[in-house]
Amino acid sequence: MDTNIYEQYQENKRFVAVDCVIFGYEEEQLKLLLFQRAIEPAKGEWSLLGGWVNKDESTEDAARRVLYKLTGLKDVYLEQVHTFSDPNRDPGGSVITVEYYALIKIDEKASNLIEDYGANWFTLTEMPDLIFDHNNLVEKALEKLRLRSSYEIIGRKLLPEKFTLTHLRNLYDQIFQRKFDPGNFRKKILSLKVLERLEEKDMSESKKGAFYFKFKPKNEGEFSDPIFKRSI
Amino acid sequence: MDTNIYEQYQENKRFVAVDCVIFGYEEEQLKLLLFQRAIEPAKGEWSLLGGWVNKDESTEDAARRVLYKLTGLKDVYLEQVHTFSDPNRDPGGSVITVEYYALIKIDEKASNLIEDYGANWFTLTEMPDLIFDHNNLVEKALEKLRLRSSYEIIGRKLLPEKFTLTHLRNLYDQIFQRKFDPGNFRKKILSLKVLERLEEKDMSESKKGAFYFKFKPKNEGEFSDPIFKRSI
DNA sequence: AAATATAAAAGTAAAAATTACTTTTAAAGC
DNA sequence: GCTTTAAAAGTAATTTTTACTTTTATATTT
Repeated sequence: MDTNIYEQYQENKRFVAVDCVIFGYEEEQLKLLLFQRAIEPAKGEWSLLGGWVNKDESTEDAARRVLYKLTGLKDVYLEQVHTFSDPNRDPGGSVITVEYYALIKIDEKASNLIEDYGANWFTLTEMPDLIFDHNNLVEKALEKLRLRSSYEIIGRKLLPEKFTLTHLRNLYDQIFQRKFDPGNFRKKILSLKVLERLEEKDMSESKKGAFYFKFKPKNEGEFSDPIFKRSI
Repeated sequence: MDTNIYEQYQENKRFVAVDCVIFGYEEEQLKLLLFQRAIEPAKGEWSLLGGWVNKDESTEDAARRVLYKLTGLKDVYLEQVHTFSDPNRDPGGSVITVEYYALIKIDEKASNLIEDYGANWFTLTEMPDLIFDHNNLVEKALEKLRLRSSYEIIGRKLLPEKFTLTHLRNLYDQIFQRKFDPGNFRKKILSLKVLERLEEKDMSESKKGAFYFKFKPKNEGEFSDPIFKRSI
């Protein structure tokens, strides 16, 4: 049945898992979705969403499968972060894990399923301590997210259809954990010409109101220059 | 003997390999070391240096082990690039591979062993077609090398102890496959203050001669700002 | 209805970095 | 001493960044 001509190396086969750092944006806050681990060891403690990589399945497919099962979401934006393989990283046994981060819009119908699994959204500053090396994985995912955010406007995957420049700036404030200057941020973002201004205004945050923007369709204004020169 | 509490998931275990893109710099050329594959399938064809990740071994240790075996080099600079896991990427069977790139100084004693293994150094433009997805792996490694080279002066790992600014610029020309302006390159590099000028000159390339430089010891002038704003 | 308050949006000017060049320099070799 | 070479230094225009100030549109208060 199995046409694998490497079967002679059988005894070297390894456990391979995926772990997902799931970022979402809600109430002006960048959050990540954490789960209470379902199996021993460390059952019940907070961890990233993880799962085994099945036979004849790519790691990305595995990540999508677990994500779908736990959140019901398809077509999630995924980026591979790093592979961790220290034989002692998991006290339960030697497991190689391939890390991804996912960006999802929290307003989507994700929430129902999520709660069934004892999962919860946490801000970066309020998240609990995680099992194994998962704190490191979060740190690494954040680095990668920051890198990507400095080369393209990441909001497309995290913000709702229409948003104000203040929303977008606030997202960047969260990602980089610093305050961007409102005027300069606006100037920089608009100069990239990837946003389109709508006629509608958001009147909830100021008396003047702030215009809503939306992303132009992809490619129609793509760019690859760094957004913030010194941001990394 | 085995304390692995995941043994019940046994049937999911996977073949895991490492592949190394080995960069070296010789005769003003950025080169990479390719091997003629020793096992079926595709035996004898050109490929990256690869090997199985053994039981209870990290992927980085595996990469170092294979590198040492084939080149005799220890303390090689390694950076993880990406993990490839398409079940069909290797016609011999479903193998997950974790990719690293290595930077080595070709002048080191590496060469003797290398030849025994039917290996050869190739420039980027003259390299043969590689097996499986290895051409993609090379492309990915180059991207990562470029990214890193734009955040730190990469030459420390590739150039000899002492080198001229022309040598360094030439290395960057190779890495980015473009011509940097000599004057501007010099200005930029020197402004970073990571190099120390020696009194000795290299008289082989010009009548005036070019001062040799060496890297200052690490940390004493470290930086993390991009070297070239538009280089990525 | 006018005054006030607010954040959005626009504007400004200095500083820093980049870019595309030109000029000067040190030494080799005729 | 003259010529040649690439190294090294210099220059000036342009672009980008940074740290601000001013103006604007609208809801709320007086």
